[in-house]
Amino acid sequence: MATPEERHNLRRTEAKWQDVWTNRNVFTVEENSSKPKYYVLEMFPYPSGRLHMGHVRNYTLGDVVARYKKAKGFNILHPMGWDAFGLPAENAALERGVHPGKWTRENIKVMREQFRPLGLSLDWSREIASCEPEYYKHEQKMFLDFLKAGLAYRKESWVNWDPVEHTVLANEQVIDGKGWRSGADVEQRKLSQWFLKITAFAEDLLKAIETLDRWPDKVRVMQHNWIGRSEGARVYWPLVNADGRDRGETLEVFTTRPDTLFGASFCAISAQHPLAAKLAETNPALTEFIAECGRTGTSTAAIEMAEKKGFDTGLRARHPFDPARTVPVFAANFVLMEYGAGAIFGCPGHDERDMEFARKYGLGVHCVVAPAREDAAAFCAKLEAGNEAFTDDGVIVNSDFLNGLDVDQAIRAAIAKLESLKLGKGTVQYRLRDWGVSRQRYWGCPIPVIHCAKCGPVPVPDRDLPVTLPEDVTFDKPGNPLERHPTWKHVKCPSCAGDAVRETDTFDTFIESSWYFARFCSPHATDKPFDKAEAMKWLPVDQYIGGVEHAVLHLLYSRFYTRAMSACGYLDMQEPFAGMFTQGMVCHETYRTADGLWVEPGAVQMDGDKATANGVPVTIGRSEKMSKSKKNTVDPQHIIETFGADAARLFMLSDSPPERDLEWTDAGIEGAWRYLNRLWRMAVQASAIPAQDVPSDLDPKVASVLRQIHRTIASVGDDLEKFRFNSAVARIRELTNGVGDIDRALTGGDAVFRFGVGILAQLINPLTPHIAEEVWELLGNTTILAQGGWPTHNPAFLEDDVVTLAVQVSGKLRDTITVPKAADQTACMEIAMASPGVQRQLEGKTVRKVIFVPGKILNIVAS
RNA sequence: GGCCGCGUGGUGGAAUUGGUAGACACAGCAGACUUAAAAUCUGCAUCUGGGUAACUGGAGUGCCGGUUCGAGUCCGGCCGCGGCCA
Repeated sequence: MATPEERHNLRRTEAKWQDVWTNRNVFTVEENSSKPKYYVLEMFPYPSGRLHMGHVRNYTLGDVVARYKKAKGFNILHPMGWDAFGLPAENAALERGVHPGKWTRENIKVMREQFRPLGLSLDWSREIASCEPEYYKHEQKMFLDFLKAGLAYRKESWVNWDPVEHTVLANEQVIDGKGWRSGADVEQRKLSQWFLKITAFAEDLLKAIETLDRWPDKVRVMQHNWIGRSEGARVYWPLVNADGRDRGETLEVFTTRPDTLFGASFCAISAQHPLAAKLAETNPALTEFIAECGRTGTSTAAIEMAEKKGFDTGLRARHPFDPARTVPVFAANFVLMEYGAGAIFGCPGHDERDMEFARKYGLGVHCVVAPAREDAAAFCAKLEAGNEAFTDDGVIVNSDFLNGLDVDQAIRAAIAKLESLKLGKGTVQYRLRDWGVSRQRYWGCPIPVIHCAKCGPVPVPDRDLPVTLPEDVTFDKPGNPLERHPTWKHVKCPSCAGDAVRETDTFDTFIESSWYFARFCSPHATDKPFDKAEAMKWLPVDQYIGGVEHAVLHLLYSRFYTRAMSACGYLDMQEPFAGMFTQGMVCHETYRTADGLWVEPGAVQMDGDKATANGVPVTIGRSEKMSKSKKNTVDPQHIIETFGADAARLFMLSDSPPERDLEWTDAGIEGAWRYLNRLWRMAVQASAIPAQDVPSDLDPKVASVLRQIHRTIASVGDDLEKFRFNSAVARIRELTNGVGDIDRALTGGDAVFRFGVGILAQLINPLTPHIAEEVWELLGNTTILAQGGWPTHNPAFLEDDVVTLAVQVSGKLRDTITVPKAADQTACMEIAMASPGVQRQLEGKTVRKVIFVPGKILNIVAS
């Protein structure tokens, strides 16, 4: 088999154009340009060491946008950088003894080289790496500003602690109560941590989602759910001791259903509630129960999965509307300390979880809401005897002053009464919690604070910034090397000059990615994170592109950070990303041996439908996201060396819509490569035709191709605007077929063929830029496509003067007829009635009705 | 359980507001060129009935029903898959 290299030297062509682009600086921002700006950004990569297909897809999608907008006359900002802090670097240090900084910087170097053959239109003069002090020093300064502005604070909170790795884990990293890597039972620990006050913007972050009309609905819904606004009430329940004496304190609970207060049969507090801790001091059984709860994760999912368990504290709570009535107070594993007040009241009749709990612990079920159309007494008898809670809307019953109201009215009435009794108040509650940013890790941005026994936490003075990471650290033991470094943390207090210690926690790496898009606007600023005027000029990012896995965290943090930076004067805006696009994953079939070992695609041999690897039979599994663990990865570098970047790009763009998962196939990339060769052969033919204007006198067949050219210019532009890249490719291939089929002996054939090939080069330029330049040059052009220029279509050519009309008889297609565009119903009927297919169907029938949609359809209804 | 999205040939997918379902490809089959292969070019391709054939009928976009002259598209009810929240 001929290798691709022997046929058409794509590699040499691609390298040639990459050099041209670089030498002419075509991708650097035009300063003082009168063109409108357009900021294209893809989520910056973590320097893991190798580019994978997911990267190639992500950056190709962004590149199409950038090149298309450039062609349309915009001044483009399309930068690249490295999200360079993070745990994998520390793991490498642990496993291989290499310093995280060295490992990271070497990876950046390798990956930067891997980027080059992709031919992306990136402005490398703006490259940043978030692990360098030139970057993170600004982050430290901003944090101190947030601190001053009250947007950052320190507090004790419960966290997931991995006792083997000696670090805090995020809820997502706790699986079935165990650390995701160590497998150790995760403990709930109370630690002092730094928080960013994202909840201060909860309402605004929620409301502004509506303005993000160029974001996927899916992402907007996810953010909406994550913020989780609910209206309800705080209710204060006076507490009574087991002996019946008032304790002189109240228990605050949060509820979204104050209308069901008369149905209360218990209160439940979180195992982490201060009251639980206090009672446990004299109650060993309760202490044990709290410890048991601490062994489950704090994530909502973990709690929902776990069995509902409670412990009767012996205390009772006095009903706010009926002081004669008291209910037991339980400590329970399903109540979240972080949500609401860390305590709830239970209404088993109208909440499924409360019902489950009540049945388990023998608590009463009181029906207080009944469906409007049913007999309340009968309904309630059934409800109170059964195990099913009634959670729909209805009419309030058995509830004193609330009786007869609907749920919404009753909620308002109950809140009014609570407020008049001073036993509660209406409130809005969010699911969103403040962002805990402390991590017990080395490879992150140091938190610029010094802890002094006398003065407390003291910000590092500006003159001492940045606080840089020490290089001489050891990874021979688990835990945070900063903490056990002999000298680094020991400093004098900036306030009293006494002995003090540095904060040894570093920032969550999501902080670096929360403002990098602004840094790209003036990446070399030394005395400030970025120039405000430049940032205001370029931001918001016009088109942001990345994986849907960041739909909540990164995108929400960035929206918050933009607001926080604005609050501190760095910016004057709210939303960082005007347009957002979430791309699908790159997938590939998986292969395993009978022993369950994964086999890489390269080792698999196909014989008919039987697959083997080194003689061992393997089963073909379903297509899954490319991952190292399943060995179903395809190395982009190898693909690009074999077929070239253009073929790889074209395949990725044509095979699936960009938001959907892409199935990588070898056959697909070969098909793309064959197409590029065909286009190139057509260009060689076209280049032999002398340059000329398209004459007005054309053979009708040639004229029809000319119309197709104009239609395609219009539709490809439209498709590219709307991220329908697969459709754009289909239109371009159709046009290639059309132009390729021109009979050049016909009048005007040569001229339209040559013209068509030139248009194809321009249209395909954003998708496969190297071959586009090559074709353009072959045609004798001295300009380069990367510098701009998009063909314009002539609307006069968009439509033919004849149209194909579908002829239906009683709604079924029987024939198609070609008629002049302006033909009226009578004329069309005349032609249609002459059609044998139509006549056959109308035989013995009477025409009852005729539906005529000009240019589209003629429907003859007959019976 | 709630909300949202999706379900189209052997495969990826088209069909923008209800108006010729399957564009454009991939894989496949047949043929041309070639000593041969590769490459390239041409043709065939949803299923199914009748016909040597040109052709001609029927069914068909997860399932059942509805609205309409006309439904992949709209409405109601199911089934399945995915996501988010519980």
